[in-house]
Amino acid sequence: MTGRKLTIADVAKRAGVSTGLVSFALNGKPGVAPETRERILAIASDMGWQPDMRARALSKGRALAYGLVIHRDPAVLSADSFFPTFISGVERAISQRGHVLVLSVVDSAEQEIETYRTLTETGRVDGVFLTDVRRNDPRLALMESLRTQVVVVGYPDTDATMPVVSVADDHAAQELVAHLHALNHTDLALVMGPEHLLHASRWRDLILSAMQTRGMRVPRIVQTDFSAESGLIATKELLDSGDRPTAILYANDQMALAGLGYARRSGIDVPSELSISGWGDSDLTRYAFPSLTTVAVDSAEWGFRAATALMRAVAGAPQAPDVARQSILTIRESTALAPTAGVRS
Amino acid sequence: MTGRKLTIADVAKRAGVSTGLVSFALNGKPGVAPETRERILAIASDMGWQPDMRARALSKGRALAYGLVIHRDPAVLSADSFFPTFISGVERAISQRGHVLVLSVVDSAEQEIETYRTLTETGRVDGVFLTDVRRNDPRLALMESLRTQVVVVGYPDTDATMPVVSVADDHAAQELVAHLHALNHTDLALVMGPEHLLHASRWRDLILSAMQTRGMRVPRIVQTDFSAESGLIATKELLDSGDRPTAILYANDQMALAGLGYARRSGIDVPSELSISGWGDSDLTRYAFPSLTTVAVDSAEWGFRAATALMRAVAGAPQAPDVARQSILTIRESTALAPTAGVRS
DNA sequence: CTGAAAGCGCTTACAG
DNA sequence: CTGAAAGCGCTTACAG
Repeated sequence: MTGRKLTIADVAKRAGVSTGLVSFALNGKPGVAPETRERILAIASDMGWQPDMRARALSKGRALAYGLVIHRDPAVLSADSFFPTFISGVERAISQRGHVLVLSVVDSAEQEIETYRTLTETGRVDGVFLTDVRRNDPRLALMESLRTQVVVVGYPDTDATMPVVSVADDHAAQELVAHLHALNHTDLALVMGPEHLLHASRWRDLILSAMQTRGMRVPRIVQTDFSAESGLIATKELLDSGDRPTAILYANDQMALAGLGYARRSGIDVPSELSISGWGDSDLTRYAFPSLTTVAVDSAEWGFRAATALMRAVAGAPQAPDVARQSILTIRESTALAPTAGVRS
Repeated sequence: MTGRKLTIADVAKRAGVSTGLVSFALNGKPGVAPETRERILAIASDMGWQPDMRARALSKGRALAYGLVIHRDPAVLSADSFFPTFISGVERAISQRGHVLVLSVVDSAEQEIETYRTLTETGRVDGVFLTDVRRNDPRLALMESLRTQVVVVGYPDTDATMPVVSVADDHAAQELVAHLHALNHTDLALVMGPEHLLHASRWRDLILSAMQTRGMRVPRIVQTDFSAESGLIATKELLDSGDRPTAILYANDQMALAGLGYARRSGIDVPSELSISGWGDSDLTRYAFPSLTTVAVDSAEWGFRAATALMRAVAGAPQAPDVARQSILTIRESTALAPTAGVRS
């Protein structure tokens, strides 16, 4: 409407003060007479002035933005429930400070590294989220050398000096195993994510140790890439074998959903002949038939905490590792009493 | 490693030229001797110089970034397959120019407006994507007054002066209806999205007109908010009524999946007693049992084209409306011959 | 073809 | 408590 964009100089002129003073008033810096500050603020808002974040970013040497790079195949991403939920939590944390999320989707590890590098070296972001941390993750060293702030989302394998925000999942793993144990399941199978992802191997280890505690037989374990397709393949392998497990624990919901589909297709009744559990935050688990027993992860809160930690780190505050709310076992229809040995075979 | 960040001045000094010339060389502007340009480029890359995008943004008066604001409940978003796929397409288009996507997730219409406004008024983005366009959408007027570039993703109801990128879905609607018609379905029900969303009512209209063409009986129509939960409720309403339809067409995959779950739970066999179809891009439709007949929308390509149009608009190029690839009917197991009237009821 | 300088809109020491 | 000025790292007319 008005023509050109309003600047701090316009506000200053109208208030009869210097631009520096306007800046001080706007940013709540000390050394501005209270009534002068009020007046400046009133004028600025009256004129509808908004800061130019490009200018602010340049003079502060800060982007006031954070980067998230997602390394996923588009098809797999379409069924992924973690990132959308995680992002909504991130958003809630950063938007209240007027900061912003820069999102990038890449489909190769090289591009991923390149994107992290570019985003930080060109000053696009002040810090990044590191998800899907791998064994000896090259990104950790990269970020260190780039001197960028990062928050590790999950469980890194090194005593990283960087802030770490994880989610408490040990309790849920115990509960899930206890649940199946109480239902007389002795022959479990685990469908885990790729071994090189730390949260994938951690998941397996949590389940294994919970089983060991109860003296349960060592389960069969199949590795996947977390996609529904690979979950299907793993399920085939397990169910088409001569002696199939009585329960399959999947490391995420989309694989569990695919597995459920295959079981039913094979004429195996869930849960009377086979129990199935998922893990994650997908809304769809509740609408499947049978509805899926799963472990509900509060990814939104995780995102909120991760973003908060990252902002603190950028501000130079020391960071103690933070842990998001305990994931909770949600028992639904897909798990039930194990079929008795006689009936099977 | 090296200490402070390299600037264009460092490159200029090393090359023995002015910073202006370095800038010209870097940006491929005319008026730099070819060999000087080569030398400057070599030195810059040799030193590992990267542009500071904050500075570039300020001096160009461009953010070199685009905004996408998603208005969704986090739980619903967890099962949404459109945005992740769409975003991957957007990314592919903008990243090759070093541009970036600013993503925002909000959960109210007021916040949505506020976010669009802030993003553009503070110079965070050069343009925005407008998805989920509504009847008399207030965002259209807002963007107009803000003088921001926008690309409308879908079908606006006004002869907007802004670029529009839609997806060709008419053919698929015809095919879907023809498919069911050929299977002797005469009693259809539509589970559509919220009426005030233009693509939701457009979807209904496409289906209706395809049915009309074939002289089919007017279907029952239930409105939802596109969530799996609302899809479930709609399904209950349809299936628990005395006289249920022989086929239900859902406006998106997540509702279809929820509907499929409910049908099976009610002991209704799909597809022998009830046919079901989805619409969208969810990978999960292929792993359900029965697998879902759906219309595959290439959201990634749609995102690519939308981003391309937006960048062109920002660059000042005139825009003809663009249309993404035809969506295609994917026939799977959930649709089959209609039960004969005698067998039913 | 090249240089010197102003400018983008903020922030932040430095004086007073 | 307030002002005048330099600076952030680029880009871009303007001269020559």
